[in-house]
Parts: sequence; structure tokens; C-alpha cells
Amino acid sequence: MFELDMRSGEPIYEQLVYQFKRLIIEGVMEVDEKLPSVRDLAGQLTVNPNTIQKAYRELEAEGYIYSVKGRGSFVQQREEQSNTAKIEEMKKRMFPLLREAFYLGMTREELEEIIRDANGGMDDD
Amino acid sequence: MFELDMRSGEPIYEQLVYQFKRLIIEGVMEVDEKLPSVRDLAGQLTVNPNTIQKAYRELEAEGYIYSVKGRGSFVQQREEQSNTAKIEEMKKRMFPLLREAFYLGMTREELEEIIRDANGGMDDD
DNA sequence: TTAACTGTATTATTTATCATAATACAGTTT
DNA sequence: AAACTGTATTATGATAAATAATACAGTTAA
Repeated sequence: MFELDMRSGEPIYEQLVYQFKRLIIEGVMEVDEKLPSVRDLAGQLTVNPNTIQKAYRELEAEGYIYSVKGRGSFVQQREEQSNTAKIEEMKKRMFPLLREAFYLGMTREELEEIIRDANGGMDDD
Repeated sequence: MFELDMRSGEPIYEQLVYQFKRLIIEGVMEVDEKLPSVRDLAGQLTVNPNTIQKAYRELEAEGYIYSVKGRGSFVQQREEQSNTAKIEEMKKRMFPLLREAFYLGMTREELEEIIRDANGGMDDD
């Protein structure tokens, strides 16, 4: 399904969160599509089921999936209206990165190109 | 000089790195200006000197400061030409964030506003 | 109904990282 | 020479990540 870097220092469960977000955002996984079961994925990736569980819990908390006991975990429908609180948090995460980018000599054109790349390839509204 | 959040979970040395980057990027600290000595800053912030040392080592590795044994640590001259490798790394850090931003319903206008904000207030070339 | 699947929770253990602490060494400044 | 600088090393405690072993509850399908 995807790759994990065991020696990167980045926690496995965070890698899982990131990878599933990517699949959901890119539309590779569709709404209500079932994610692998906790035990299955743990077996496939040879990591502990608790690690998978932690990742799923985080994805559920962030609204990317929903879990039903006995049935499984599924891709959540994206909310229609723009979530102001989340956007504010996003701004805070992005700001220092942009500051550093400009400092390193990145031009506005280079940035806008990244933005275009990031906006492309999405299943738009 | 700045504040540290001891209970945020973010490592102290990373907070130090971030804060010094900010001061350098914003031009509050000028080129060749001396940073506080490892022991001084440790005393001021009541943290261990080793923690300061770790932050300075990181800042030096990223090219923000240079250290001279016996003399101190100083703000590094910014490189003139745009550092391609660093910009590539910056793109990789920024891309998933932008993807998520769009997914959460952030508009291109909102993003461009952040970019303007981030680009303003810098001592430009 | 029963067996095999789901998510969820708990407790214990190991490992790695962060931070502190106490030194020591080498170079610079006054 | 004394007091400052950065740098390195070793040890210790605290915390988070990951593993491991169970257990419980709800769902699905034979």
C-alpha cells in the first residue's frame, strides 16, 4: 500500500497518518471506502497493531476517517464549508516555513508554482 | 530575549532553533552579531548548557550561524545565490501542507495572503 | 448460533530521545 | 594568569514510541 521508513526518526504512526491523508486527499481512496483492518495492516507492515490503532485514532480525531466497532474504519466525507479553525491552524504552521523559504532566496514565482502543483491533481468541488 | 514553552512537548532545543531563525530572518539580529554564550543563555533561560549547545550546533549545520572556539557564535552571512538543494527540501516540506490546506477548503486567495504576509517585514535584497 | 472477523482498551516492557548534571579540554580575550 | 569562549564525554532521570500479550464488545457470514 505504501512505504514506511523505520530509521527516519519520524514515528511510524505519524508516517501512517501522513500516508493515509495523502491517499484520501488525492482521491485514491474514495469516501466510505474501507481501510485495512488494524490487524491486517499490522501484519502487512510487520508493525504492532497498537501502532496502527494510534494512527487510525489520530485520523479519526482529525476528521479524515470514521471507525465503527466490529465493522472497520472508513474514509470520511469531507466537510462542505471551509473549517475556519483548521485553516487558522494551517496558517500558523505555514507561516514560519514561508518565512524561511523567502530567506533562503525562494522567489514568489517558485512558491506560486508549488501552490499550482499542490492544487492540481485534486478531485475538485 | 524570547520565550520558551516548557510544557508544549516541542523540544527546547528546537524552540531555540526556531526563535533564532526568526530573529535572523527578520533582521533583528545582524550579520556577524554575537549570539549569547552557551553558558550565559543557559543561565538566563535556566536550561542546561548542553541544550543550548545542541541548538547552536543545529543552527550552524543549517548555515544560520558560525561558531569559533574561544570567541563565540555569530550570525552567518546569507548566501547570495538561491540554494537549490535547500529550496528543493523546502518544497518537500511545504507540499503536503499545501495539499492539506486545499483539502480543508482553503482558497488560493487565502494562501496568497499568507505569502504576502510572510514576504512582508523582511529586509529585502 | 457459532466462528471469525472488526475496533477498542489495558498493562507491562523495551528502546530511543530529551534534558540535566558534572567534568574536562582547547582556544581567545583582557 | 584569570576569565571567558566553544566543544566533547559520560552518566542519570523522564518521557514518548513501539512492541507484546490479553481482553472485551460489536459485526458479519457460514
